[in-house]
Amino acid sequence: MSGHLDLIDLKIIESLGGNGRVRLSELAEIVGLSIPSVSERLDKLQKNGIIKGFTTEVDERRLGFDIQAFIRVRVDSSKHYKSFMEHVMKEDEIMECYSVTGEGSHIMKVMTHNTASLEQFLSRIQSWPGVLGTNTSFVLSQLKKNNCIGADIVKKNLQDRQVLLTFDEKRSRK
Amino acid sequence: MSGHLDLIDLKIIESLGGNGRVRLSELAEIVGLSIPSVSERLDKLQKNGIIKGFTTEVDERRLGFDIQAFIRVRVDSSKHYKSFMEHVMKEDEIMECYSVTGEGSHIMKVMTHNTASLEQFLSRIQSWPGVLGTNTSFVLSQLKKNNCIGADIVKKNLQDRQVLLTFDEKRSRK
DNA sequence: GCTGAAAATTATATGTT
DNA sequence: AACATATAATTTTCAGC
Repeated sequence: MSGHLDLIDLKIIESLGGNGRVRLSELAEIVGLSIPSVSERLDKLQKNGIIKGFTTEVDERRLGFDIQAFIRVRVDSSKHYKSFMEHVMKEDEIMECYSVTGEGSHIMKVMTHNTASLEQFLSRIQSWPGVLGTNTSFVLSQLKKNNCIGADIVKKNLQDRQVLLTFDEKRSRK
Repeated sequence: MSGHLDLIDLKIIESLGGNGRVRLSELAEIVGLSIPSVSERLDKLQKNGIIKGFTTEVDERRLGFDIQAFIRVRVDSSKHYKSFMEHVMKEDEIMECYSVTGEGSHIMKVMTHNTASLEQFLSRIQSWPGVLGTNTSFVLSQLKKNNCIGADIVKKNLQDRQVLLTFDEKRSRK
């Protein structure tokens, strides 16, 4: 069986993006449905993986992590992919890591305490097998951070394509 | 008046990072305090800005945004900073934007529908006053994404420095 | 700053259209 | 799919330590 997303689902997603802890009662108010209906839709959105989870935005600087940086890494990934991945997972200071095209094979967002701890981190990375080089850009300030794509742009995209987003549900026996 | 963060606060933050919708009752269980105590601590963490908010992780690809890219932009920011900022805010496809050191003055994370919409986006950016050039890296896959710094590493940092993180509270009259 | 217990609110389960 | 109702769970409030 398959379902499709409608504007109400997009509104639910958008509201939850703005405040992941909104109450069902408030969501119901926003989208104009009853609480059980909203609850059911939310369950489906989670079960189908469109909503992956809920999280909390923390001011990391207030926790003593003054330095944020984007680090491009060139990895000889054909041979050392697995060990690179393991190292990335183990390093708590690597908040995000992506495989990318362009200069360097990976880009990671790192948070660390000060320049000394960054220096230690960089020398650690450079000792990993397959790491050919790094290129660090310090984050000076954050101009924008959206948690979630807005309902409007999703809706616009859908209209442009004149399609409905569909998702798979667990198939139930006939 | 000022307060300081203790290990219980860090555990609360970490739990909320893993699941932004955990119940107070569950949090109370985790940290070993009563529900009202946890509720009070959570309020303070929010009021003091250490917790900036709650949000939802969405699988954007499922919403029709197949392409993710990091785009470095060189901006003549001394003259055109304000107008650049305004353009960045208006573009829904720019999910994040940072002022950085290194090649290019800014790095942004962009989500868009397909290569055609990316091409349109890039030509739009390049028409903004002060934009001297762009450099696009496609995201092939996400290896890691942490929502929140772990309590362990925060604690370790604190121990290394032998300090307590302090925060300001609203001053109450003597 | 923490707790227990009452009060208010919110979420879940069930049956109906 | 959505709803109303009933029931269960959770959160908030507040007095007391």
